[in-house]
Amino acid sequence: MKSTNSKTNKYKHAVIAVDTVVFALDKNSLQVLLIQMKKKPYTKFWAAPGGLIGGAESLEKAVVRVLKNKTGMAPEYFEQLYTFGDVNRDPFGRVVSVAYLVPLQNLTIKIKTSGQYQDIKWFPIKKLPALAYDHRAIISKGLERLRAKLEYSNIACKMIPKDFTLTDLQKAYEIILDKKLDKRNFRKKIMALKLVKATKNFDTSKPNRPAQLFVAASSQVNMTRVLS
Amino acid sequence: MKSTNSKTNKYKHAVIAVDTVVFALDKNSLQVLLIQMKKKPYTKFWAAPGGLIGGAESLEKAVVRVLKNKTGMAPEYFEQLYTFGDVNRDPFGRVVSVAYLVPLQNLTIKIKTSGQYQDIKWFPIKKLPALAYDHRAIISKGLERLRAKLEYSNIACKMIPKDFTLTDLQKAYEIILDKKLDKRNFRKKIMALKLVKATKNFDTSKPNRPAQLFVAASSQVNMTRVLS
DNA sequence: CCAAAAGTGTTATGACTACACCCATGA
DNA sequence: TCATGGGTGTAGTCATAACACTTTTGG
Repeated sequence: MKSTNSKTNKYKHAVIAVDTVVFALDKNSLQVLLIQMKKKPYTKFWAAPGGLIGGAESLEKAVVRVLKNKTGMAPEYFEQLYTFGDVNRDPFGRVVSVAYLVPLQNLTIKIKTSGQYQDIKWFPIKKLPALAYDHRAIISKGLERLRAKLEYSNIACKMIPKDFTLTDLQKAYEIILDKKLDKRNFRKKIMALKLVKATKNFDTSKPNRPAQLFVAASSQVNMTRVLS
Repeated sequence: MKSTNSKTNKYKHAVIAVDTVVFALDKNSLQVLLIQMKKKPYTKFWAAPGGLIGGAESLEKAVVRVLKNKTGMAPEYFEQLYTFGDVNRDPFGRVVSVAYLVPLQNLTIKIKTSGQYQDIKWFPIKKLPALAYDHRAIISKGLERLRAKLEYSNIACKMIPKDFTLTDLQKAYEIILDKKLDKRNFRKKIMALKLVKATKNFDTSKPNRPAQLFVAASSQVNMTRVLS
């Protein structure tokens, strides 16, 4: 979302917005948070949550504010993705948008429908609706980044409960990467990278052998990659 | 460099700039292009070349324009690095700056000293002068990206002559990474990644066995990395 | 004792490291 | 023929991929 007020003059000053690619995991799919627009020419089109930055507001603060407004929640982690600055990306005026990747831990956020929007909803990444602006490219960039960071960071831990079984973690990887992984190799790799650490607790909620619970090794989404 | 005109009001509208981290290779060192500022409080401080974007100008166009103005040359390749948006990063006003990484092929560019600046000069990355704004962080991010991309792209080919010997290429890697590499392993890796292709020509300019000349396998700085 | 998911080890293959000598040329 | 840099192969180590059975629990 950009240029929320239509007073923005085309080509006078470029204004700055943030857009958020908010991901969360469903049982079987990766979901993206989208809002439905009211204004022409994007009536009924969907867009990533976003908004113009305030004059005394950092980009990060703007991301927090936008997410608070739209979802009522403060994300634990987010990172900058890319900046989109094509001249005609927004028909309402010249808007440069800094996109952020926001992995969320659950889908049960309280969603606020403001006057500006028709609706706000989760969509499976594989079945996106018609998207406004260049938001398909933005979401695509978000997915690419998220997938890449699975390989060498604990970013997936931001999308599942704080303590989790290795099977939970593997499922998260499988859903995001959209492919099956080998259980033994997955565990070896996760352990070798030291992305998680074991707790003394077990998940006894299921009628089978209890699984050991793990937590992220660091609260940071750390780069385990070594540039040798 | 941001907010070149001092009429920018603090906290009224954020304005958008691009800054360029321009790298080139000297015989033995990696060099960064910097301009010396005149305005307080950064008198005599140095900064990465940059400028505000025009209202009808894309970010990429702005990069090209800035480089043309400052160096007289159009870079063959550049890529977006990161966007810096802290509220107080620029004492002249609220400026959000999109930083770009620009690898250049040689140091012999024609340099224009405009009225706004004291001087424009190459500095070895290891001996940077006092830098204005948050430009130390920007340059540091540029170096990090450049080094990372050596591992899986042909970005180094943008910093040496179009055809080059494998020894030339290895030297570029060694200077940028600031470490010695093994000749045989280097060649094996470059060949395995198919970053370059052989020509039929040899460098006969030296009084020893002629070295075969290579060119970049692609004019794109392609990601050879496979996300398996 | 059965169903269900947890947990675990080995082998083969490909990548990376370390390392030393012969080759082709011009002077 | 000498000085200079060009060019090449092998052995050891480590990461990755493929693959199946035993364990623990609740019902």
